[in-house]
Amino acid sequence: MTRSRPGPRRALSEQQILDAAHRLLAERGAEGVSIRGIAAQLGVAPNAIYTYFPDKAAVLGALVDSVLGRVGRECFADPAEPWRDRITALAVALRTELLVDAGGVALMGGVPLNGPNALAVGETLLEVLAAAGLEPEAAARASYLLTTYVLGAVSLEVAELEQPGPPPPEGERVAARATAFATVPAAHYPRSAAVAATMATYITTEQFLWGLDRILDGLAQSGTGTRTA
Amino acid sequence: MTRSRPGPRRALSEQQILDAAHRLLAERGAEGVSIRGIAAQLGVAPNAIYTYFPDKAAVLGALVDSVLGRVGRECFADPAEPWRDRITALAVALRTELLVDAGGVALMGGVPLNGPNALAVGETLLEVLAAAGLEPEAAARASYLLTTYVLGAVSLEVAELEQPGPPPPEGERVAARATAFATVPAAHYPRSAAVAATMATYITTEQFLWGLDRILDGLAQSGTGTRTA
DNA sequence: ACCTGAACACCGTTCAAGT
DNA sequence: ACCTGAACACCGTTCAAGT
Repeated sequence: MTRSRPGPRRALSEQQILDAAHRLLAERGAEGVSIRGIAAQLGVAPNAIYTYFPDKAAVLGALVDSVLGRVGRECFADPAEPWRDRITALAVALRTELLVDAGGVALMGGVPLNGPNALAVGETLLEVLAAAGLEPEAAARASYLLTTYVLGAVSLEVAELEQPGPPPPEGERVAARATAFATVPAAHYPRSAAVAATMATYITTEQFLWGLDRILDGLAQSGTGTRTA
Repeated sequence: MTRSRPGPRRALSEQQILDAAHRLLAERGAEGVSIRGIAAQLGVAPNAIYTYFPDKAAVLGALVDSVLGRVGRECFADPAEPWRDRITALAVALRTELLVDAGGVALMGGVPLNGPNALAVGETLLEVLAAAGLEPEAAARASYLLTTYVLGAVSLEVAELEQPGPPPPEGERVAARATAFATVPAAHYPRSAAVAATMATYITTEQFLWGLDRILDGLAQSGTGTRTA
């Protein structure tokens, strides 16, 4: 990284800054994303970043939105597929992408989801729900409910991880959780302790899909959401 | 705050430290909770805190658990009430308590929910779900699903707030959200823009209860969860 | 307009003391 | 055992310059 000479022409771009931020997120976790760290990666003085973003919150907001942008949108575009399958595919894709950099969700807690990619995901959700036959108000509510579920599920999963970077394979995470719950005092929390064996499936894709199916059942039951399949 | 003389006897307690942390959380938000700030409030050198907690993460973990401990447990203890009402009351109480200090949820993202109060809440959930007639595995999954929902819902609500401290009245939050969505470009996101009017109810208690009802519908439909009422 | 060095007011944490 | 002052390696952000 050769430090560029000072000059009036742009040495950086917003995308370079976001790429550097993403690299820090992947390598050091959410707390490792710093203005000074980004500047160091780009071979630039820390305050140079403020030419492109007003403050750190703006950088984090753009970073969160760029993570959401990694979700491909082709696989949900086929209206011939049953609506439950389309929503499930979208939810799984979102969860997968948010789990890749484990710290990404932690950033979402402090930043409103206003960016173009967040809006695009919401728009896709509304399209599928409308195609499923939901009235506009029910579709809006259902979209918010599904967003809530994905965000909460990933947040809970990430809270269990200790290391930044890509999470370990599902098998290891299940084993770690099982041993953690083995220490729950059965005298005080009998049901939680008894659940320790079953609990192994909690942080898996299977549990995510189980919960999603309950929600979709509830949506299909409540409204006119059973037009397809 | 008179600075106490150095000495071998305990000048502090874990509870005092948590109280000071809670005060900082309420006044300055999640980012305002610092070891140095806590020490300053207690009239003590910053490193004195490390006699009581190994590091900042431990303080935050205990703080999160103490917030969960504020949820009273009497109102869910009556098995004569229908199980849906009991779960709804518990979920509403959790949401209310987590919304009081808006920054509290942001902390939950980085801390595993292992504390005694977190376990007590989980235990209560499992009891009610068992009373509702769910098999142990279904009860465990449903408990995790409900926890996910509450956490995700509060996280999304808090992300919209800008100020730390107690959130403004629901009416103001609805209005703020409505004006924010009025700027969504309808050309690119037609459905999101069209939803702007309906959207007013999103961050309200009503939307929270709507989503919870869908989930409870799904749970009742899937298993044997319709024993009562 | 864009970048620089320097500075300000903060952090978490460690370490060698003092009692 | 518990607290202290001092220090280390960091932060985000601002400001007066330089080109």
